[in-house]
Amino acid sequence: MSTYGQFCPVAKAMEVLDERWTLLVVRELLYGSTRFNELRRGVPRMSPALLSKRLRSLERAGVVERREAGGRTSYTLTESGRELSGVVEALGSWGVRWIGTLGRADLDPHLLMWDIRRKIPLAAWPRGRTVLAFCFPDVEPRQGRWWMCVTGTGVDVCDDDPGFEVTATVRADLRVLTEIWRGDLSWERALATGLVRVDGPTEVRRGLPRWLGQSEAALVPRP
Amino acid sequence: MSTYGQFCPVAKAMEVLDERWTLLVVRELLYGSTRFNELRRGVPRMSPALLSKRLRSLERAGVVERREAGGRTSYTLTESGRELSGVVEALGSWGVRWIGTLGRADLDPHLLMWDIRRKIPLAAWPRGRTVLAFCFPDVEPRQGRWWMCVTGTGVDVCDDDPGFEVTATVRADLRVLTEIWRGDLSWERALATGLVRVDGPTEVRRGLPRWLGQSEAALVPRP
DNA sequence: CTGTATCCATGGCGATACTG
DNA sequence: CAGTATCGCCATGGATACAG
Repeated sequence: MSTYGQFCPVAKAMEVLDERWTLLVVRELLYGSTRFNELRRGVPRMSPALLSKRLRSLERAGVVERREAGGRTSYTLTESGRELSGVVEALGSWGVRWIGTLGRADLDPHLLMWDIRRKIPLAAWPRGRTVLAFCFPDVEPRQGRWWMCVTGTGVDVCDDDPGFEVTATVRADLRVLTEIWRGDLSWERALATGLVRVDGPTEVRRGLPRWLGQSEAALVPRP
Repeated sequence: MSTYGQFCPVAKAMEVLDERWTLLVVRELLYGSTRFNELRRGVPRMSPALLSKRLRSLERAGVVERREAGGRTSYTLTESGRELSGVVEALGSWGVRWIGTLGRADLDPHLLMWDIRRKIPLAAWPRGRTVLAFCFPDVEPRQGRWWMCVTGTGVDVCDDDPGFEVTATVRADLRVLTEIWRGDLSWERALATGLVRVDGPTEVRRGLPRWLGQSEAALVPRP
C-alpha cells in the first residue's frame, strides 16, 4: 500500500483505493459478485494473482470480508465497503460525462453481454423461452456472435449456438450497442438511423429497448 | 496512463485518476491553489518532476488548464475538473469515517498549519494583530513551534518567531490538534481533559474553537 | 518562481503455467 | 472452483541537482 504522509481523509482513502484495479474490484462486489471466478469475469484483463492480492489488501483494510463455507470461498463487502458505493457512483457519473470517447480497445463484447445480462428485467419479457441472437459485424467471428436465452427463471449468455430457435437477431457494431448501453446513443435514434437492425417479429423490435434497457450510466445527464 | 480495456465509466474515470498523487493534486486545485509552488505545499512529499508530469496528464485529460501570463504560470480546473469535487468529497467522507486511525507518519505540522490557515474566518477575529503560538511537545524542536499572525488583511504562518508579542500559546500533541482539526475529537473535550492547553487571556481560550475551526471533514457523521 | 534533467532501485504488474 | 508459482520487464516514482 502506498503512503502519502498526510492526515487528510482523501489521502487516507486513496492509500487504500488508488492502486490499479482496486476500485473495479469493489465495483464488481457492489454489483453482487461474491466468488473469485465471478469477480474475474468482471475484470478479465486482471491476472488471478493480482486479483487475489487485491482481495487480501481490501480484507486487511476492512473493506472486504472473506468467508469459507463448505469448501467454497466467498467475498462480500463489509459496511465500510458498501459505503464505497458513493465513491464508485461519483466516479461513474464523472466518467460518463467527461470521458466521452471510447477507444477500440475499450470495447469488449463479453463484458457488454454480461453487463446487459445483469440488468435484464425478467418480468418484462414474454413467458416461455426467448432467444436473442446478437451479431457484431465489426468483431472477429469468434467474439462476434452471442446468444441470450431468457426464460422465466433466468438468463443465459452463450458465445456459441445453444441450438434453440432464435426469436430475433440484433445486428449492430459493437461500438453502437456499447454506446446505447452507456446511454451515449438512444435506442430510438439507433433504430431509426439503421445503426441497429433487428430481424424478427415487430413486437420484439418494439419491446427490445425495454427488455434490454441501459446501464445506470444512461441516467446521468450529459454536459 | 493505465488502460483497463473496459467501456465502464468507472474504469474510464480511473484510467485518468488512479495514478498515485493525482487526486491529491486535484484536491489542491479544488482548494484554490493555482501556482506550481503553491500546489507543492499541499503535496510536499511529491517530487516536483512528478507534480509536473501529473499536471500535464491532467491537462491532456481536459481536467486542468494551464495558462501563462506575464511570465507566470497558473493551473486551474476546467469544468470537468471542477466536477471532480463530487469524487473528492465522496473519498473524503469515506476516508474520515472508515480510516479512523492515523499513523505517526500521517501527522505533519506544516500541512496542519497550512490547512488551518486556509480556513481562518478573519471576520471572527479581533481587530488589530493577534499572534497565536503553537507548541507541539511531541515533535522535534525544528517542527514543533509555529506562529500564526492574524491581522485584518490576512494570515501568516511562520516556523520561526516573527518577533511580535504572542497573544496566546496553544500547547498540544500534534496528534491531538490533528484529530481536533479532522473532527475526531471535539475542542470542548480536548480542553476539558487537558489534551490542549491554552496559555493566554480567557477570551482567547473561549474564542479559539470558533477562530480556528475544523476541517470540513468534521461535519461528516461517524459510523 | 517554475519547473527540467538525470539517475537509480524497487516492485508493480502482465503473462503463463500449474496445483489441490 | 479457487487460487499459487514463477518470471521478467519496464515503468513508476523517489531523490537530488540544476536551470531559465
